[in-house]
Amino acid sequence: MQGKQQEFLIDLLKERYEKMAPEIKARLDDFKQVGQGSHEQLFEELAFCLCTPQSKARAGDLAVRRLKAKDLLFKGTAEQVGLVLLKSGVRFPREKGKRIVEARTSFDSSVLEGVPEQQAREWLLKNIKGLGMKEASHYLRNLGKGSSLAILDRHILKNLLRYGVISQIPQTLSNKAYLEIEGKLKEFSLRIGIPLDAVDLLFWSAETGEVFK
DNA sequence: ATACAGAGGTGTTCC
DNA sequence: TGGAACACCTCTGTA
Repeated sequence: MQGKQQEFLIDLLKERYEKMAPEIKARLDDFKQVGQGSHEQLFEELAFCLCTPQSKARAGDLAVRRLKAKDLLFKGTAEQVGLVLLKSGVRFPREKGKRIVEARTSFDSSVLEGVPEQQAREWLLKNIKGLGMKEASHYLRNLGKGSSLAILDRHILKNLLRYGVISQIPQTLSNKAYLEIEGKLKEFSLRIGIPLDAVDLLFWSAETGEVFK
């Protein structure tokens, strides 16, 4: 997977972006709308992101909708929340139930207003148990604040390998390695003329056939 | 049928 | 100090 073949792949990617740009832009606009929401709405999105590690995004989404419907998102005990996660197909439901309940007190949505994205990510890392680099970036992107952040999950890493952005997928992704690869992805994004947050959706849609979150 | 990889990983504990 | 190993803990798709 070198040279000309990679150039060819990149051309295909650009083509696909041309076609999907309206859909992708609409989705990114949706994210920005979410980011303008109330503290409760921002917390709801946070709960989704606390659900997703090692789980399907659909399961996390389902779980949060059920929590809201049962009025447990802000009132349920860790056990009650965990049970809903379990029944929704979220992995590590008990642990994540605890994290969601804990985040009710640790999460301060006002902190995220008007600060640089990197700084917002640092705050989340430090203050929200359950968010690492990947999920903190994911969360901010879902609030429309991820234009300079990479969401380095296994699918994106696989794609970065395919397009020659990285030469191998690291076994474990330390924060240092994360920042390094994020830098390479930014260069790539600049080089091919597709915004970082759009690249993520583009890769993700190629994997799953849809633009979700 | 039974096994096994994959699911948008993260925190803690050791050394 | 940074890293590797392990705990968390369940369902689904595939062969």
